[in-house]
Amino acid sequence: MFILYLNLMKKKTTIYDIAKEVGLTAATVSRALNNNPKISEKTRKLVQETAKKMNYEQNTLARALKSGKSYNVGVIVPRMDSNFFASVIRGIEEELYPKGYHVIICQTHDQENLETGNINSLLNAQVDGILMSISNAKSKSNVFDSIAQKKVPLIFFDRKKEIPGVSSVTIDDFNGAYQATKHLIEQGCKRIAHLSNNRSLEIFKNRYLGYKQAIIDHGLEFDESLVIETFSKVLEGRKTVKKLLKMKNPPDAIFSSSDFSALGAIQEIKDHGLRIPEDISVVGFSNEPFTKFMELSITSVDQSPIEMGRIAAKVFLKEVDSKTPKKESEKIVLQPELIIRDSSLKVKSEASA
Amino acid sequence: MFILYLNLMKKKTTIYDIAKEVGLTAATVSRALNNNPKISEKTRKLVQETAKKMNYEQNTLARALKSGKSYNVGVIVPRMDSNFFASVIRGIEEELYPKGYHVIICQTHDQENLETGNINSLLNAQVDGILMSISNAKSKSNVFDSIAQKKVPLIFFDRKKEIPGVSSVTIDDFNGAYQATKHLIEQGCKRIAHLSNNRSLEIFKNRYLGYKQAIIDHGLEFDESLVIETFSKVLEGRKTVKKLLKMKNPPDAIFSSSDFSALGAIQEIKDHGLRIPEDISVVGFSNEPFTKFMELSITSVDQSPIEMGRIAAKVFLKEVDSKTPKKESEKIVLQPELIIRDSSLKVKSEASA
DNA sequence: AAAATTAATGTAATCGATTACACAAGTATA
DNA sequence: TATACTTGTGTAATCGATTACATTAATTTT
Repeated sequence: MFILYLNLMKKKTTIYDIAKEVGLTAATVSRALNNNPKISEKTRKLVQETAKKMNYEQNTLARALKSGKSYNVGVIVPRMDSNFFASVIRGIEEELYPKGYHVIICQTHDQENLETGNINSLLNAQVDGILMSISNAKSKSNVFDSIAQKKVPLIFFDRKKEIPGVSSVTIDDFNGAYQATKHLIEQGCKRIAHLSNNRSLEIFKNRYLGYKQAIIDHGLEFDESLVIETFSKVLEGRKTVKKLLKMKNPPDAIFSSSDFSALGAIQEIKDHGLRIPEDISVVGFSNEPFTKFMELSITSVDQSPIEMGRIAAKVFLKEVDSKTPKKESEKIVLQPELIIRDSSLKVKSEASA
Repeated sequence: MFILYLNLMKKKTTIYDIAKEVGLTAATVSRALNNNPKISEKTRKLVQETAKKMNYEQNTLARALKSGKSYNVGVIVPRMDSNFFASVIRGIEEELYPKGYHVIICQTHDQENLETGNINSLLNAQVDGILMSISNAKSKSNVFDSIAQKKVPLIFFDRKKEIPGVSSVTIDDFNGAYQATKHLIEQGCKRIAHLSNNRSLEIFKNRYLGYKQAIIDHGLEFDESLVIETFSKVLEGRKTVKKLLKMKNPPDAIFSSSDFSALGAIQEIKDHGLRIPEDISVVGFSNEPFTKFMELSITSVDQSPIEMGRIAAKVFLKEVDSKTPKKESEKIVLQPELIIRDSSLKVKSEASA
């Protein structure tokens, strides 16, 4: 009986409990806790100290219901076990946690139905904003309409889609690819293949275009048959390179739009008894940690993911706090950095001379 | 003016709007939507169809406030850019999404203050449960007391701490380590070193104990100087192995409690011009994808992380739905599987004969 | 046909915090 | 001293959904 009583007593303290304790009303307590300037210093102190004594904690659900804000933000990524996305998320967290937001992470595994489902359930969970990297640019856009309708800020990072009024934070994929390809050309490569990917996504289209432009700008012949669309998976990279090596006139370099397929490429090349980088040079994209730790380290393009996440979060904060519904969308483009490693370095850099 | 009006009209439809539309009360609408048996078939249909027509969506915050459930579950991991934790989370999601729960993921980066902070903010966000892998077993347990006080189900996975009444899902680390060590012995290794880790965590203590027992059971000399505590990082593995190789009587095998330090070990061994597995065999732990994809693939212990996540989620569901406050805690232990690869396979298996 | 059930819906309180508006007491101004 | 501000609190509605407890109408039982 006594235990039961104690049990019931464990209910969370509310502002009403505090009000009763200090002999004021809940309204005053609420104002005191929120540092409303209309409250006298004496009352504020009394209330805040009593609140602490009584282990008061604000019921965020009630606040959310009243204010219409949940302080939850949805983040949607294709997958989170790649260092790139994990790092973007870390950047977002670093920026948002100090402001009292929580982050709900969803993975689409590149499936459109999961993407749509995630968006809907995030909206339903009353998130205050959605930061996402889309999986498929061809997906029906009515989900995006419903985000807009609810006036939930939407920010794209890395993989975006052109939607009027929606901000984005991306890297200059064209330039990253251009640099990578130029580097291969400078190493003496003449027939550079490109492992592309779903080009309905801007990132892959731009990597393709940057690659192509570098080839053309340096007077090499652009051969469309050296461009193959594949997936960002080790085994897919292997399969694709197997095909390339069967050509009568095989490539002497591979620029992959993904580190994972670059790794597969390297495995396949070695299996064919060819040397890297002497016979075939390889460059990947994303600077995943393994590229550095391989026995044969892989040249790759760094995308500064943590910074990308932080900036995306900052854009969200700006949009969510702005009272003006007529927001201008921001398009922020970061510059990538080519990290040169074993898999492509044939010529000693002039710097070492 | 008209646009402003349309804008205001965009407010979400509530059960009151539906009630007005069909000429009933909100209570009836609520019941009809929840398939309460007291509602007539005709009304139920009418209400549900009207709801659909009006694009009604339940306000989860209101439901949460009333019911005391947020349908959010917190998941705390040291980091999520390891395949192991990412996969556990995927398993949790697979089990929880269909039940209408959302998952809030927090990372501790192995810092105690972040761990405590995450727990507090999850509790404050009214999560219905916390699934976690602890970072530091020595951390003050008052945070755990506050979880218990709030009657929020807590389930440990992988890295647990002994707390009365708290369930856990782990793997048999002792056995995993025993199998790995036994395998090395069967390959002819005599001086097996162990890259250990913070042994205040049960997982690392048990891997150490399994290793030790296998050594003893097979009549080898147990040499404490071959056990070195390090961190689950590539560079830490390198550093540690550098020390081991300087010994007057260096090891002929390394059993690492982590794939990452195993990778560092391999790099360091190769840098010393030694052959793997001929001179030194290496076995890791966790079966991270890279262990399979390395040029020299790495033998490792698989922990079936997706299953671990699914089971942890199921335990949570059972606890959260149980009305009985006197819950028995469950301790579920999964069996690991040794995956033998290049880094330790000197002797051709008899099966191939 | 009166009494007792059953079925379907309505009334109103509730979850906890916020806030527009009202009001009283104190201070400043004319 | 009467009038006009301040300052600090209280009152009560609100956010949207749920649910114990009426209440009414329809059906069954005796």
